[in-house]
Amino acid sequence: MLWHQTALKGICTLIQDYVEKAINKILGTKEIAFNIPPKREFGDFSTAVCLSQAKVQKRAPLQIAEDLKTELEKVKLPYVSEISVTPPGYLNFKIDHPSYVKSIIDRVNKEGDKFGNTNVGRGRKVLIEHTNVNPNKAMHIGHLRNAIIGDSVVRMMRKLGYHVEACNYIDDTGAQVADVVVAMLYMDAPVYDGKSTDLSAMWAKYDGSQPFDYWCWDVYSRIAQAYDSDAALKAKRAEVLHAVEAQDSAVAGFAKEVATRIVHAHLATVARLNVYYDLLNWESDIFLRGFWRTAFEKLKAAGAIVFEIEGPNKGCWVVRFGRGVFKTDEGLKSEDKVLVRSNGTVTYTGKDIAYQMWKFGVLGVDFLYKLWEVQANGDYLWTTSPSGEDANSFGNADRVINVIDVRQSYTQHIVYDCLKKLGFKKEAKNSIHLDYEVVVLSNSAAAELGVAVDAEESGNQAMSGRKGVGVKGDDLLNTLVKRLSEKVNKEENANHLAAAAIRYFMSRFSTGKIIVFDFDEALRTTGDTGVYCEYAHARACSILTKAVKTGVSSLKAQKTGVQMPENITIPEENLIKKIAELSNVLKRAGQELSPAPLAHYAFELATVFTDFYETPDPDAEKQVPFIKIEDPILRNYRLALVNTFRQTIANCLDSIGIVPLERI
RNA sequence: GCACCUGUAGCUCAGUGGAUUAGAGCAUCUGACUUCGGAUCAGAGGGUCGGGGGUUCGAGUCCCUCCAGGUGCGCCA
Repeated sequence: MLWHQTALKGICTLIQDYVEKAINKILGTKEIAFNIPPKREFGDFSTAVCLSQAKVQKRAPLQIAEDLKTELEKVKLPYVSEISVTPPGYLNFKIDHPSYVKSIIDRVNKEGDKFGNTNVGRGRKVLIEHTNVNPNKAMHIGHLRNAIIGDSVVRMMRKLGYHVEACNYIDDTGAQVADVVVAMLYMDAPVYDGKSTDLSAMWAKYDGSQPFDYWCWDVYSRIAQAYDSDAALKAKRAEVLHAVEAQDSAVAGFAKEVATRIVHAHLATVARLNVYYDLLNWESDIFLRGFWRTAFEKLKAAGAIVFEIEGPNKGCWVVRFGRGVFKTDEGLKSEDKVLVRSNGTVTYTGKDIAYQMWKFGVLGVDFLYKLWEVQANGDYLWTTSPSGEDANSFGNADRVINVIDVRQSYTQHIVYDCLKKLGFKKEAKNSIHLDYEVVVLSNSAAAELGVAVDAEESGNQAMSGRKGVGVKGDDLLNTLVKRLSEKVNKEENANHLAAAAIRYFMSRFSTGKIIVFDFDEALRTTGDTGVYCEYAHARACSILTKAVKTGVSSLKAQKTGVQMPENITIPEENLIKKIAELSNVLKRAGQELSPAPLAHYAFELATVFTDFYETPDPDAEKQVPFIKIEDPILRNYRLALVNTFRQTIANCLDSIGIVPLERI
């Protein structure tokens, strides 16, 4: 998962870069870790490099530290005002605060919405595929987690300088879509005659009283249950699946139309969360363009797959994997992976190998493309299409990140391993499965949805499309919008705020943690939430606006020619140090491929700002509001800090897809 | 059986080998608005970092082992 080799550094990046270089020169060490001393008197940051050097040099760490201090004092280190040594051998640095603070303010103002960005990814293309929801029902909150993680990674990688292509894979020829088609054609009267090309009577079953994806949600769970008691209906399933794969009948056209309508619904749902894509990749186009045939020939030529003439996989093309064939109590079992079934059809994994090759541009076959729509953010969304045209701009990635839940780890591993077997070692290495844990329902959430909960069982319930158990994404958004709309100045802001709350909620958790969804926790608007972060941003905007309106400041004064006061207070210092962290947090989030560090940072930044706002002068008996400060230098400096904070948290929120609101 | 993930306060979670005293939020309790936005802030109580070994100057963090929970290991997708 970790694939930047950038060194992690501590708080005061700018300065530490210089200090690190200076120490490297003196000691000849490679990487130096900085940290924050427990006591403010020790300094602003420190390093324990002398402790680890003690062994190498076979000298007392305290002595090394003293010598290093003497050497460093000969070098002019920018912003460093004092170096000290504390037992057992820490080297502490104090910063010249006024000049440091000014440099950060100037830098944020100069870089604006680019502040925090780096170009570590320059010249490299990353294809990130996420969402990938079966187009046969409404999205639930588990799907939302995928889209939110995926879109956040897209955003942060762009800020790290990568050329990013965001793809959403549409499995329109799979069993799930087929199930809904079977239901619409055969479950309720009128029943399809199996031949007619006019299917309008089937479409008429959907009465439009609720959104189409909601309607399909119920239809899908009904057919899943109906299969158990109706063998005739279940027989239709194989028939429809076959027709859909063949792509040449009225039924196939019907399925494509169902999938298309659902895709529109899904895109509308995620757009509410500020999630957008560059390309929709349709599974039907993978079949139509013959991706598998091409990959199959390459696999055979490379000797990566074998045709079994005996054993449990007799008649199949398989890739040798794991322990191969082995004996168990139940007889012969195989860990080899079947790519072509004995009936000649290709498995999902087989098709996925071909698709993964396309992503790297090593398949030798391409899709046809056309414009799908212009998205709400103004960006073009393209789609693969049988009626499209050639394009050279898609795929051909240096790295591929597939956002898929952790349960698919085994299959993903096989796909990447097959790439290696084909000789695509570099591509295999650059294939990343961004695996995340699932979202389950707490017992109380399940009970609220009317699911029968066994109190004796474990404290949560898995969501299930087949059973119709789950919280729909749009329902969660709607509930939140309703709760928030009483206190916002316009309806649009309630939507943004709800999206912020949900994106923050989903981003707080490490990707490896199961989210046990609980309504109270997800709908909370106080404390550690996206609403708190939005509130801090809106408050900062409000202060700046008011300062301009009351004539005590101008937009220009808040940004340029800021003069420093003689002393920097502790809340001011804490704020500026936190602001300076953004680019490191972005790098770390990029390394971990997770929005979690950025979400936590946004909250910390908002907290530090609130502290600065509440108590800018800790020693004073009474706090004076910034806009009422008499001293023009101090007033303008404080307002400049507010503006610097506003820009920084806006950039941070943007990196996890939260729209910063100027007013709530 | 094999592989992977998780285990930190009553609950939900942070924690990048680094410092006396392991941090937030929620919940509970006590306080604070005539001011720039109270969706806020100040304070209190609450911990065998699952157990045990090891490496290290230093371990919640790395290694081993055990325990508990979860997920994979289809000619499903």
